[in-house]
Amino acid sequence: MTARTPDSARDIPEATVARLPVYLRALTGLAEDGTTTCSSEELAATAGVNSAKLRKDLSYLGSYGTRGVGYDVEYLRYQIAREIGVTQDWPVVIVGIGNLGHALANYSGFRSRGFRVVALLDADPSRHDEVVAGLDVRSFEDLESIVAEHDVSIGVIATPAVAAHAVAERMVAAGITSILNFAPTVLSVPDGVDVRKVDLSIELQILAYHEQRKAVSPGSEDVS
Amino acid sequence: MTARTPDSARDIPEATVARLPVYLRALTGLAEDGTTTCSSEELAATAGVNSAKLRKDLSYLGSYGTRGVGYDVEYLRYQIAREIGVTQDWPVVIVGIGNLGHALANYSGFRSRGFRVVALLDADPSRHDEVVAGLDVRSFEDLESIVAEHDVSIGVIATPAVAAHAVAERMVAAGITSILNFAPTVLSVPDGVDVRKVDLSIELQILAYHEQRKAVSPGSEDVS
DNA sequence: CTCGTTTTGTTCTCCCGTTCACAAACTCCT
DNA sequence: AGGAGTTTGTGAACGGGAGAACAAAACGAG
Repeated sequence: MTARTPDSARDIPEATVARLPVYLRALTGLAEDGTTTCSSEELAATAGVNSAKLRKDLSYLGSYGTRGVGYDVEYLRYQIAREIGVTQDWPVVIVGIGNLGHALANYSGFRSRGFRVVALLDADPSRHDEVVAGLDVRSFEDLESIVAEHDVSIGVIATPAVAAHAVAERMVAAGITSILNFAPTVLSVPDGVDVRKVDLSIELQILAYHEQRKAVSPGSEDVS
Repeated sequence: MTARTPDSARDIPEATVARLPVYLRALTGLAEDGTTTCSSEELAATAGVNSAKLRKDLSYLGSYGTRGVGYDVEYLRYQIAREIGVTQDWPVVIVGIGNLGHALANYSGFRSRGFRVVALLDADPSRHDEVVAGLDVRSFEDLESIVAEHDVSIGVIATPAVAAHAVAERMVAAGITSILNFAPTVLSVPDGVDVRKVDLSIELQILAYHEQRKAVSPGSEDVS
């Protein structure tokens, strides 16, 4: 079943992919502190995971450590960055410049990690004279030309829920193949398009569930 | 091993807990459309999951459906809301009123789902004269008194990374037992305190990884 | 050169979650 | 009343990830 792509077919488990950015950040922190070498134990502690899990995760990328010594911080950092793809620059479009869109446009963590916001779009004409984070807010009608011009493949949806699906469809039609969706809606997209969803109120509801259980049966919390 | 809490010990799997809010939202949507009854197939399609998984998830709560008929939308909605705990009101404190804090304070999805923002705190005195979403931005020094006054158990951290850990420790000391962390930092907290992390740039990096793989070997995307 | 120490990379086992498949149960029609 | 058609709830197989444990490899001391 896995014999479609014979070489370079390192199919890294999804759970590992989700942790690689965490390791990347931990390594950046170590590098800034002047650390040049670290053991899996140290790095795992910094990243907040088990050291065995960390070593297994890294082993999917290759053998970048030295037994008896550890990992070279800068070297490993580059290898992970290359594997994720953040050594190159990813142009990003943000649609929906409300409160959340503002925050995302101004978020410095994107730029510093290889993501460049190339355009801010909003369907509301009254927002089009605004300048946010040094960029003009432009009409949603400009989506296609912007995507074509900057070769954008990643789009961020920060619109109200009702608008999200129409925005997603038009993004896909324009050639975008990865969507980060902040609207509380289920998006159905064609195969080949990836969607990740961030839902703020769902996170709070999960916390509320556990909080409620703490109140009912205190002490049965730290079992797992 | 499971015989610690004899009754009411419905230990709902974590994966199921994370989906219950999704079902809740789907049911609310159906109810607004005037639907009074739905099958697991319909609800699953609305929520974007497999129908067998939906039925198994719901079975952890009890038998709230009718064979041959389906589920009563309003009844099931109430049961899930009660299980999660969103039938009651949860007071919430937000610390760090920058761009993201603004967006969170104004987010209407919290209020409509049983969460009430009772205070906005920031360490920067120059922000203390601001009014955001109808609330005064107050000093972080007021944390303890606010938590005590409103019986707050949920805190949201929207500060820069460097401040996050100190904020978390003080929250825990003040009596908060659930934290939603937007800062890109690993928080270590005592047992009994739940932390959920939302990291915007990590989500984008995961998308970038898949995007990069699409470019290298197109077609090996829709395997899984 | 050899031996002991350290740390990685990997194997093995266990557990959680997903999915299939089917029996139980309910409704509707004749 | 009885049978056909639906839909839930659940038992069982399956796959993937987490963690423990260990062998392989590198370094340093004597």
